[in-house]
Amino acid sequence: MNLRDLKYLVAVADTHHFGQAAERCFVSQPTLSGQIKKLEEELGVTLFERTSRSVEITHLGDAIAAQARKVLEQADALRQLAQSYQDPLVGPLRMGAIPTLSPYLMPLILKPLRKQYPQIKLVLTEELTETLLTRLGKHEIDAALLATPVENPDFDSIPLFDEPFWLVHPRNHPLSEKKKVIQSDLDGADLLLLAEGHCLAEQAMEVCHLQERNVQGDMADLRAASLETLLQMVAAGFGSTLLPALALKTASAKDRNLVARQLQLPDTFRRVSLVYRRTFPRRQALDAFAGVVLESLPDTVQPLDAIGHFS
Amino acid sequence: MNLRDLKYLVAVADTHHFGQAAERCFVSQPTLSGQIKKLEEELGVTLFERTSRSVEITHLGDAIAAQARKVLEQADALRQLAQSYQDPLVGPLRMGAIPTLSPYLMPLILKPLRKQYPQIKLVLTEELTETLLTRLGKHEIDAALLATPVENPDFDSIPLFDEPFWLVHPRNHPLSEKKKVIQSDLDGADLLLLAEGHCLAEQAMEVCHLQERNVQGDMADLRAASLETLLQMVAAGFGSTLLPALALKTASAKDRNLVARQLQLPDTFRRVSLVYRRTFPRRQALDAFAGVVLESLPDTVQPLDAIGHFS
DNA sequence: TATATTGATAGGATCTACCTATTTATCGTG
DNA sequence: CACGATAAATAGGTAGATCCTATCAATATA
Repeated sequence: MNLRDLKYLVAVADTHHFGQAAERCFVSQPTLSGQIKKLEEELGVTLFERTSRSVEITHLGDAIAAQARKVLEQADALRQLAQSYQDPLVGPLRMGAIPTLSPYLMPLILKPLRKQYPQIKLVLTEELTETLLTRLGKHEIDAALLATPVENPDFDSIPLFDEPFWLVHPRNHPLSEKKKVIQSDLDGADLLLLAEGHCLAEQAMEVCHLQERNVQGDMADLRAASLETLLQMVAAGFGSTLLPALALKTASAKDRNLVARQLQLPDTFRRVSLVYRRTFPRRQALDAFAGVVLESLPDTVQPLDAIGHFS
Repeated sequence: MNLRDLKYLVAVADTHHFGQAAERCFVSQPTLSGQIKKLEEELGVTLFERTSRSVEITHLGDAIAAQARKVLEQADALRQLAQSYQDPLVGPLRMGAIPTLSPYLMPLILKPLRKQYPQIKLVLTEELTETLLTRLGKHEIDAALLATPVENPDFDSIPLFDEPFWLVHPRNHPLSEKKKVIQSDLDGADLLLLAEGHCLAEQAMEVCHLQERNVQGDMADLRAASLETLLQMVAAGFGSTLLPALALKTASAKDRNLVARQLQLPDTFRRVSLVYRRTFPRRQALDAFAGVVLESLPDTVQPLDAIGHFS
């Protein structure tokens, strides 16, 4: 049995005429006659009563033609489904982002994205880097916004921008008086960190030349679950912290007791990129997304030239 | 697109493994890979994300596989529909019968038919010969029980039995005294007839050597719509009538004022046969039906040897 | 009786699905 | 790190399916 055969069957059932049915199916009459005959043999039933002059469908043939229409309808629905997704931009794009980025980046891009690519439907999740990578590998998400380099050879990434770190401390903090902060000011400073698993925590330690052991004891208990918590701790005078640039605007506006300054030291930024499986077939959707991100960034971050990714 | 391709698609979607899917479809792995690839090209979408080591279905592929299952389900339903009707006996048999036969024959055969061929579902209609032949030609019914020979070359018939005519008159009628009725007793007798269109009316006129003009006037007004009415008219003393054998039993039991006797004259019977389109594909069902009729007849009628019809 | 219409049949060309054999890439394992 | 095992893709060739044109047989119509 064959979808084509069913089309032939329905055509004859509709027209009661092999010649016209053949014309409707863009085949010759003998071809159609032959296929109908084969179909009858395969099903083991007689679908039409033929005289040399006319065709009449049998009671059973009528029932089977009705069923054939259902099959063809479902097949058409399948084709339409495929059709509607032929544009790689169409359809859900399941995007993950780390918690230190998502709340500050997403508000910037959602509107421009919807305006430029209304057909892209973002499905957002917010998780730690490791979880995102696992889920990416399991095809549970299509791409992830991360601030760490990709190791897995199954993955590739589109670099988006470099996001500087800012130093945030209370207004009455010792560093408040200094015009410029240098590396030695940071070494072993009273830095408050995010909970383990946040890449930002590790990057902050790196910038400040901290070792894991330095944050044992009191400091360990103080590690925060979110940037918001962290800032409240800073404002309460428990110490200082590093904040990525995009998170800053919200932060300083919130609490006037905070002082924030961009660190002008080497490697005091993180590189944000869009990570995806090499095999992901809708690369254009990712390129579109990346393009919108680049166009929507404030000048507190350095967009990276993404040429070569828009082929 | 092709039902086979959809089977392949579902198999890969189920197994996530081209080799196993191929095995399940009884084809080689390259064959299946090739067909899937063709399907993807035809639909213009990517259904699977392949690495050289594994296969994962895309979001869209999942949706399309689900739709493909629907198509295959409907196709299976079609096959099952055909399967269940492969036995020509199965399914409705739309049978027409003339009014002077149907009420007397059907009660005799319905039970034996159901016992011997429970799979045959009779759909009965009762109409005049001409109407039945028209409907037979329009495929509205599958066969007709008639008492007249077939003229239409599109039709053929299975002779079933010869049904003698009986003469019925009131007990006090002149003919009541005669031991045996001869032809001259009938010529121009006070015969009551069925309404026009009933073959029995014409046959009665023939037997009794009546011409149409003889039944003008009073007699014409008295033509009855049914055998039951006719008998009541006879019982009421309006005249005599001819009754087919099968109708007799019911009739004489009903009214003791009636005298009935079989006519032993030439051509005083009608031949009942099962008429059908030559092209009707379920001949076996008709043969089965005819067989049951022959086995269920009372000995007041002469069954006809139907040998040659049970090939 | 001649002509047109309709479906079936015959014969041959083309296309397609299929197979086996091989290649490429990757994952474990000794 | 080399080796075999595994999985999918590719190449090349074959058998069968599908399609076409041409024709036939039957029948309705003029």
